[in-house]
Formats: sequence, C-alpha cells, structure tokens
Amino acid sequence: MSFDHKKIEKKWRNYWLENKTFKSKSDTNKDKYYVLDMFPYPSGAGLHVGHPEGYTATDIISRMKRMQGYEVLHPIGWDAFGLPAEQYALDTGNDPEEFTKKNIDTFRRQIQELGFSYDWDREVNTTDPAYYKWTQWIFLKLYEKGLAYIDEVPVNWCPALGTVLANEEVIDGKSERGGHPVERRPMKQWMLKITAYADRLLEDLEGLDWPESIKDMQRNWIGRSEGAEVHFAIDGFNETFTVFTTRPDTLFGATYAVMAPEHPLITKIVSEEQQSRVSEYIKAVQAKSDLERTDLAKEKTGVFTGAYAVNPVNGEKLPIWVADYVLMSYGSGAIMAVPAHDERDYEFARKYNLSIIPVVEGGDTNEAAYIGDGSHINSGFLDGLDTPAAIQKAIDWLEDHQKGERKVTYRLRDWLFSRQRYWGEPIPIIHWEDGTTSAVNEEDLPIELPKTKEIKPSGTGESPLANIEDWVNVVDPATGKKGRRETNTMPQWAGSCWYFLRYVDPDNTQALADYDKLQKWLPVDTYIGGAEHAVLHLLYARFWHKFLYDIGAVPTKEPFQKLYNQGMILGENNEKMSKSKGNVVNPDEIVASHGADTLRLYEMFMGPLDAAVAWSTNGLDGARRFLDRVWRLFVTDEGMASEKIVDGSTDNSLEKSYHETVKKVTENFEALRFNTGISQMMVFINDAYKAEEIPKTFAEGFIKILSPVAPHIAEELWETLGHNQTLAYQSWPAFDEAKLIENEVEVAIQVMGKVRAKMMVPKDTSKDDLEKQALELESIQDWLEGKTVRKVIAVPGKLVNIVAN
RNA sequence: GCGGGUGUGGCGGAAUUGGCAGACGCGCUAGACUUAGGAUCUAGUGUCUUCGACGUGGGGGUUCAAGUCCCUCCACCCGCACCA
Repeated sequence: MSFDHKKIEKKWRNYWLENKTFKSKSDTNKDKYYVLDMFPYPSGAGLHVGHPEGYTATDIISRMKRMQGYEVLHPIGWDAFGLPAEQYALDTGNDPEEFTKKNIDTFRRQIQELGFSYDWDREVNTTDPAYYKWTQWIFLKLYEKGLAYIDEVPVNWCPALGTVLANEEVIDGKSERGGHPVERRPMKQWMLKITAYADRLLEDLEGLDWPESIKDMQRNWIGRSEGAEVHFAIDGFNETFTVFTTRPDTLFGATYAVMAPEHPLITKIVSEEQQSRVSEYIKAVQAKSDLERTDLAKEKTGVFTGAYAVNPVNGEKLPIWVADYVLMSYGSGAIMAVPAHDERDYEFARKYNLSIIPVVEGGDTNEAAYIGDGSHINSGFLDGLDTPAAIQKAIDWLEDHQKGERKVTYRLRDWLFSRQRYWGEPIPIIHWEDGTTSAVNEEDLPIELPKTKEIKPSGTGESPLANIEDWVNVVDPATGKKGRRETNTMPQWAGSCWYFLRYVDPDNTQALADYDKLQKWLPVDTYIGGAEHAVLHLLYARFWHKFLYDIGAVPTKEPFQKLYNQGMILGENNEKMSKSKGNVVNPDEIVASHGADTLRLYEMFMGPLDAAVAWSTNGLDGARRFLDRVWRLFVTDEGMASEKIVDGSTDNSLEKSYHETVKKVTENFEALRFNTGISQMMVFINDAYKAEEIPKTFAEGFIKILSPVAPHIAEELWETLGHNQTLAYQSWPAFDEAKLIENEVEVAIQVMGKVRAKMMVPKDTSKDDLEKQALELESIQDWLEGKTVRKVIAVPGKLVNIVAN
C-alpha cells in the first residue's frame, strides 16, 4: 500500500508550525550553523519549481546539522520591493502594498507546504517600514561618510512614458512596455561610491569558499588594471589632457590620440575646417543606442579634430581624433594610440592611414599588432629593455618630469542608486529652498512611503512621489525653511544587501541587529542561490557589509563564507521553463499529486545541484516509487511497524550496507552531492528488501538520514516505530569504519591490462602471494599460453596485471 | 576575442590517489501474481557478426594500467564584451 502523503504532510507541517520546532536560539552553547537561501521576490505567479531546488538543498543541510548538534539558523523572508508590483499598480490602480502582501501569503503557504524547516519567527520583509528603517539608516551612514553623493549621469529616459527606465526595461533601444523610443539623458542621480572598496572587494575574494567561476566574474567586473596616466599638451592651446595606459613603455610608438565623443575638451580644440564634421560625428554617435555602440562586429569610425597633442617623451605632434571606440566612462576618456602594439588602434590606423611605428621587437606590424613582450626599439631611453622593465622606467621618467604618474584604474563604476519609482525605499534626504541638502535625522526614520492611489509617472522624470504634495513638501520646524523630500527611491538591491543580518535579530528597534548576536551567527556558513546574482547582488552585499564592518556595525569583513549556485530546472523539452512555451511545472500540482517529500526527493536526485537538468515526469514517479518502497518495507497494511524490523536482531547481513550508507550519505550531503547520497539510500533499501530481518537500529538510522530529504514521511515512520517526539533533534547516526572492511576481497586479474579473471582472497594478502596465486589460476594459464611473462604488477586488495607477450 | 565550464548507454547521471567504466534512477524486454493494471515482485538490459572484439566528443601521447595525466582539434553552455 502506498502512503497517504496528503494526510501525513499536513499532520507534520502543522506539528512543526504549532510547536515552533525550528525556532533557533541565539543563547546556546551549541556551535552555530547559519544556512541561508537567497530570499525570493514574491511574484504574482507564485512559486516556481526552481525555487524548491535551492531551498531543499539548504533544508537538508539545516536538518542534518541540527541532528549533528548544531544550533542552526535557517530563515526566510521576502525581497518585496520591485518593478512588477509597481507595474501592476499602474495597470490596475491597486495598491502595491496589498498586492505584495497577497503574493507573500501565497509564497508563504507554498513554502510551508514543502516542509522547509524555517524559523518563522524571523521572517523579514524588505517593504516593512520596521525593516526599511534600517535600510534607510545604512544609507544615512553612507551619506555621512561621503560614500553617497549626487552626480549627473545619463539615464534611460522614455518621453512617451514620462519616466526613466532601468537598463533591463530597455530592449533594443525601445521601452519593454509599449515599444516607445528611449533616449539617454543626463539626470541628477544618487551614486554610491563602491569604487572606494574596489581593492578590498577584490582582495578578500581570496579567503572565500565560492565557486571559482563566480570569483572570476567578480574579479573581471572589478577589472583592476595597473598602468600610468600620461599628460599631453595640446599644440597651440593652453590645455592638457590625460590618458590612461597600461603600456607606458610604448609611448614612443604613439602616433595619434583619441578622445571619446563625450570628452569635454573636444569643442574647445576642434579646428574650424573640421568643426562641422566633428559635430556631425558626435551627433551620429549620440543617436546610437548603447547596444549599437558596443557592437564589436562593426567597423571603427572616427574623425580628425584638427588639433594635435604633444608627445611628452619626444615632442612629436600627434593628431587628435574623436572615435567612439574610446569610452568616456573608462580611464579618462582619452587614449594615446599605439597601433603597432594594440589591436584596436591597429585596426583604426589601418583604416585611416595613420602611421604605425613599432617600438617592441617580436611581431610583424605589416600583418598585425604585436601585443607580446620584447626588446624595445625606436624608444630613446627605453631601448633594449624588456616590457616589464620598460614600463617601470617609463613611469619613473614620467614622474620625474611631471608628465604623468603611476595609476590604477577599475572597470567597476560607482553604483547608480536612485530609481524614479514609487515602490522602493524612500531616500531619506531633504532638498531645501536655499539650495542646501541635508539628511533626515536618524530618529525620524523610517521615512514611510505615503499611501496613494496616484502611482502615475510625474512626467518630469521624477518618481510618482513628486505628485504627493503632503508628503514631498516639508518645513523645518526650527527655522521655517521650506524643503522638498528626495523623490527618488532605492533600487531593489538595497534591501537584499543586508537582509541576512536582520534575520539574526529581526525585532530589534535600536539597531539593525544586536552586535553580540551578529557575533554569534556571522558569517553565513552556507549560502545557496541562483548564478544570476553572481555579480550584482553578491558584490553590492559585500560592499555594504564591508562598510558596516568599518563603522563597527558588524563583526566580520565578509558576509558569506561558502557560496553555492544551484542550477536551473528546465522544462521537459529541455528548454527554459516559460509560460509561452507551455512547459512550466507548478509545484502546487506536484505537491497535490505526488507530495512534497517526493518533489524534494526528486529535485535532489535529478542530478548535481549546480547542473541544469530537464524536468521528467517519469523521474518524478520514480522518486515517489522509492518512498513507497521505503514505506512498504517499514509499515504493514494495517499501519503497524513491519515484523521484519527486529529489536536486538542478530542478523548482521545488512551491517556493511548500513554503515556504508550512513558514511556515504553523511559525506555526500556535507558536500552538497545529494544525488549520490540518495542513490546510496536506494542501494540500502534494495539490500534491506533482500534481508531476512532489519535490525531496529538500522531502520531507525535509515529513517534519520532520510529525514532531511523527506521529512514528513520520516517523522511518520519514526512515530510508527514507537517514538513520540519529533526526530528533528535526534542524533545523526554514526558509522563504524571497521564494519566497512571485508575479510575477503575480490581482486581482478588482468592480462595486458584486460580483466581475464577474478578471485577472492583475504584482504591483506601480500603482493607476492597475489602474484603467485594469479599466475596459478587455470584460466589465466590459458591466456598466457605461448607467451612470456615480462612483468607482474600486483596491487593488494585491488588487482593483478600480468604483462606477457 | 577574453574568462569559466561541460562532453560517459535510449535518457538523467555514478566512478578517492590513474587500478574491474556505466552505481542509482528512468525507459525497455521477459516472467510471476492478477478479472484487470500506468500497481507490485523476479530476472535481464553499453555496442557488435557474441569465440571474442570494440567502447567515456575526434586525433595523438605518457603508463603495466587513462573517463581520470599531457598535447591538439571539435561541439555546446555561462559570463564579459572596443576597459586602453
């Protein structure tokens, strides 16, 4: 008979919730273990089958660690600010808060139905004023320390929608909704100075147990490069400009200079005869979308400005060009071009017939740019040096002559922190009528979002908050000075930068979390989530954490010690699940038809946690079949413990299988290799079916190791075996290494590397004996007939290989 | 182009230090039980011209022995993308 998953799962779900079985305590002597999921955005679509994959993985770790005697912190919450709720409000006129609340209720129900062992007293919600009070507080601290500042930066302005769009809302230069044209427009925006932490964000990656690919992505994103800034005079002007280069050693090979189209100096230096061509070019570039501009396939374009730069090392005059292959956002927005040793400059020089002067020996500059190392030529005081030495000497020369200096540049840019949106944390700043700006007082936090039915774009590019007069206008009670609240709100990343701190102390009204409690729980021991957050979320969170460390708010330099990325679950047709493809699997339906335990088991058994694997209904049925087999093995049709389970059994036929299973499951779970751990449990159940008796201790041990994966059925089995307490805190079974060693082992006998026979021998048979016995085997004699034995390799306990010809 | 990764039966996937390739599951085949079965149980299941040979993306190499180490090529996936 199969088990009644609906009845059992409801029973234990309610038991855990009512008894607060998974409440974690900060004041214990137990060692702590903090297992974190990337908290979800509660979308209107409800839970996706992808969610339970990561959540089951962390739940298995949590449940196992509890049984191993750790005090486990395993919380969940809601990353509930964000665009979809605002779009919904715009479309329907409904309140995003109510909409969000409803979605959260659905997510909570679905997550509880899957039996995850979260401590529900620690639930956090980024849209709760009691929570975002502290998000705003962190912003105030950043502002105090000069790490939050206003800058004029280009944003995606959509005139038709009257609003600014996030990059992901712009598709091929058109708005995602409505397909309206979008243009780049400079606007005043809040920026966070993440670049001030660039080096630390880079260096501290070393000590983290993260996938190397993610660390690499962060390293690339930060993009540190060492080089020099070189100052160039402009011929006939009392102006200089600066270029950044990683190859100051090639300065003698510079044959022209390039400024980005946005470079402020261009309008000053452009010659009369080039004026119209330059302004036309700049206009054409501005009309291009970012996508078009960065399209590598396209040919490089540019125009001559008519002006000349003076090469500081030799006084040569270099024509200054404008070209969009130079980016204003990197370095200083201008370069010295060394076509002989830079592929991009080479391509450009070839197209526009600019001269190419080799200064490093090695390549053939008639064919291609030579990037490699070599002895320097045509380079005055650098001649004869190799690249590293020439770089050093060139920088020394520049510094001695005040023509430049050593410089480190980053690809990482400061974080654009404002959004012209309603549904986000208000930025706690007031702009006064006298032109000054001040932060809201700490004790006035939180600045709550005003309730409104008017979540319409303001039309000016400001957020809908600008329309709400009561909220936006303020008067300083002390001086009567009038002011306006900042109408920009924070991006969705803000709330997720520190939520894992709030779980530690979710109800604290005096601090974002109590320092001693943070000391108990930090860092997060295991953090699991999707790889789509590899850079932004994880980099922003690390940045805030380091800042909080600097102001003494948190005790660790890094938030997440071990990180793991779960893979994606694809549709049955091997494509990404999506409504339009009709291949979406709804977890509610699976929980109803097969049960939560089956879904959990199946998702863990599908393949390695980090792999992308296609959903299979047959595979799901197989997972259910296994649980049915376990049930039938332990429980009679009458619902009693099977007679096959014997207390004090002397049958030791299962001994090796049991100990091996406990060992493998423990080790595999520890290493997040759930698929192999589960397959070992299947092996044990197959063996147990064949055994006459199952010692009760083995049955109990098996139920314990099954419980992290399939907790409902495990609790029910545990109870059926006569226990009246949850098994959530029963001790994790131990295995006996000695029980794994057989007295007799099978060794393979190979002739010329091919297995020709096998024999059973005592496990510690010596090399010589092995060799002797193998050669005496009759079947081996046949193989050796007519051949001469040249060599015999014997590996005790493993195999014998006879080399003969 | 650069960085990271993957390639094993019909399918998902296993294989410490190089040491019996294909664990476990799905699917499939046969049998048992059955009024019936998409239930359950038992046995089998890499390929082939079944003595035996061949097999871990292709080719080459090291080794007594290679999925595993080295060289080379191919395919696919992820990230970045004119970063000076």
